[in-house]
Amino acid sequence: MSSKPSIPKGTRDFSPIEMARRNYIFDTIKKVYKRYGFQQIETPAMENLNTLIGTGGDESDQLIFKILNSGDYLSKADEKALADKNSNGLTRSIAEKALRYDLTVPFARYVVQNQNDITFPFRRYQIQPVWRADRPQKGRYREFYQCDADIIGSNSLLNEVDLIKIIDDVFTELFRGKLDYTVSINNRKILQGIIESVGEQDKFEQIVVAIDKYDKIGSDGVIKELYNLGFDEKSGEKLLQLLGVKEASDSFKKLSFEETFKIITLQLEFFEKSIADTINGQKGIEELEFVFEKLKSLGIRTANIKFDPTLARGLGYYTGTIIEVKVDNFPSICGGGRYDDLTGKFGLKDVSGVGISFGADRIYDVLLDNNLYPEFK
RNA sequence: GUGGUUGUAGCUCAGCUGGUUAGAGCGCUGGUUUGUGGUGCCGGAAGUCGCGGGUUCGAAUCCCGUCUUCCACCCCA
Repeated sequence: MSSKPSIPKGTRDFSPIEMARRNYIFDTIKKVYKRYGFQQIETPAMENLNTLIGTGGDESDQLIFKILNSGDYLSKADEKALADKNSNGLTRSIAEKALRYDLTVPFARYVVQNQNDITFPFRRYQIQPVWRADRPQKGRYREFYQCDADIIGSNSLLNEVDLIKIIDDVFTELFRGKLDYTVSINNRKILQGIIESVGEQDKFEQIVVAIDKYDKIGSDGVIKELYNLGFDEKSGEKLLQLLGVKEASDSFKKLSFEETFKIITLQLEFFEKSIADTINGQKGIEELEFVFEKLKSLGIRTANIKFDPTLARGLGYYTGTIIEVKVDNFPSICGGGRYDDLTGKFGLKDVSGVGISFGADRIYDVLLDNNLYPEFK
């Protein structure tokens, strides 16, 4: 009896030619990371389930691949949970390890465990696969590589600037000016300010999720979701009006360097008038002003820079700047942001970090789709 | 995870409500035309119809299961 061999859903084999292309991507990212003074680390594929859960919200907990305990795991299973068909409770008693879901949480764990040997701020990069029990789609896999760069142990916004410069450098090299891409930037504190100014801060998470869909479902869709959350018409309108600032940059397809920053300045001035009375809003505006000002003086090579007040990003741990990179017809190929307290969960307080992550597999697809690979020998 | 969708020659696909030896284009190959391994013409090879069950006299076609693909939701690299 022989059966046809196969591999699990959402995983792939890589042939020699595919490996050549993948390594080309890894190598150029690595080269840029090193140039900016990042050092490489690696962490194990599996972590203790405890260190992984509860950092990215309930939804991402569900996407974690758990590893069954070895031996007679059933004999130690939580019988009550089993009888009650309580999967969550049962899981905790039969799986104590899991495959990593991203590289940031394991990194936070690493930092806490090695804090005595690390000199802060610490710039590390890490290129390894992660696993997610998502349902696969185009550009969405169950095993894929992330290429992370994080700076931890520094509040300086210059780190944000560096990361955006890295994005600019990497895609300038990979796309060679032949493909448009947009780096959207926002700050969670601005979102907080917006929400505070309409007096609905208790629903922060849900509102953020609704706002994040702006590009997809439009302002009508967002307002519908807000009403479902129990918004009255007035605050809904006001919130949309604030988000409307986004249109200022969307209405232009391609902007020159000067125009880009002119519009961003106007957008930020608008927010100064409307949400600067909230502490978070004020702070968020200041932070973004600094970042954009520095970017303007340092210059941009090929990136289209955009301030997008509707950019939210789901990952629960972001607290400040958030960044996302898109090209047409693909899901985001790079994302990141600042997190003020990722290490707190592991007992190390008051350590702030920022990071970005390139999605190598999506970049692979983008390059292939657009015929952007150089000749390989 | 929820709801859909896809899987037929090397590639892109057709095959209506089940019925005789499963088709087309491209590619491959043999012959021929021609100054040419290019063009035109004639011929040929090649398919467990994703996999496993079931219904039926009979299934690529209907039913169930399963895997896979892609899409929407969700989420994100």
